[in-house]
Amino acid sequence: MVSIGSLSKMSGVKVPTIRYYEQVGLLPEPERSEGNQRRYSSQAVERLGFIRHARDLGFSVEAIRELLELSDQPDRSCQEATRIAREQLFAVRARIVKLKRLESELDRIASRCSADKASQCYVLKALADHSLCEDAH
Amino acid sequence: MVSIGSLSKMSGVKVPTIRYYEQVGLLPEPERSEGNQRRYSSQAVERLGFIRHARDLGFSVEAIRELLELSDQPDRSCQEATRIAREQLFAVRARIVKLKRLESELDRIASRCSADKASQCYVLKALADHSLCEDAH
DNA sequence: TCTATTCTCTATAGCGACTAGAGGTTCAAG
DNA sequence: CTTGAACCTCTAGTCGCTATAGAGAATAGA
Repeated sequence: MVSIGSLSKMSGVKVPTIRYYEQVGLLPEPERSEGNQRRYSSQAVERLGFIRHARDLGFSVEAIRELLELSDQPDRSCQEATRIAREQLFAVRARIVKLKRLESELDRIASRCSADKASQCYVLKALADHSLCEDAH
Repeated sequence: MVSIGSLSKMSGVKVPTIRYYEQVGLLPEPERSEGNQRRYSSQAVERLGFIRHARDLGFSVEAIRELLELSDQPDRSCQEATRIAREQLFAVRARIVKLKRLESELDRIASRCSADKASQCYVLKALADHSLCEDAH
């Protein structure tokens, strides 16, 4: 049984974040020491590892809740899990597409300014005048 | 002089958002009608266009504040503006890199699961076991 | 002119996923 | 037994809006 601080070090998740995960129901309420401090079992360590990994992959807390529920019920179909993962994949792809458009526009704007003064600055002009924009978002 | 609703339609920025921009100091306090309603000049229309465009490009409100300050002082050097734009460019690139790593990892995880039951699901296994992860984040 | 509808006003609360702080208590090492 | 680090709860703040409520103002049609 480990303290919240040890769990934090083991998992790389900050102490207040662990308490937050408990609060929103991703982690069950742990046992307590006599002095009311949290004491975690190795199961809790694993569960937090799962959460951390999923967060790293960009899953929302809501999605993680579903995934955890599934992994708590080993007999259920895993189609749900695959669906959630695929949805996340598509969301990530969509964000990449959007960011790439931003990137090229920003690159164009930032690299094209050769003025000294703000009054001639291409960056500022481009922001002020939407028609200087390459593609319509 | 136009109302907040007209300004909203012209700019594509929602009415509460316009009031929010005023509240956080991106837009100056406009004149008021006799009945205390906001009335905007064409300058304000332009300024909101600038803000909208910058937000579309992902600049933070704080960055926009700086950019607006610069464009209010035409004699100042535009290096600042270029620096802000470049920072934003680099931030966008960093996010793209990170998302691409996520994408390939998610793709790998989601496409590799051929199990029926949650207990054998590769998605859930991969989330539970960090060592199944391709690259270390 | 009256009324109905639409617009606008302020103020407040909520979102997601934490993070920071205050003020007090417990634990473990020396 | 003392000390100080780690822990506790609770509240409020972050960002960039968005939503809601209840009230007053403006405008179009009859």
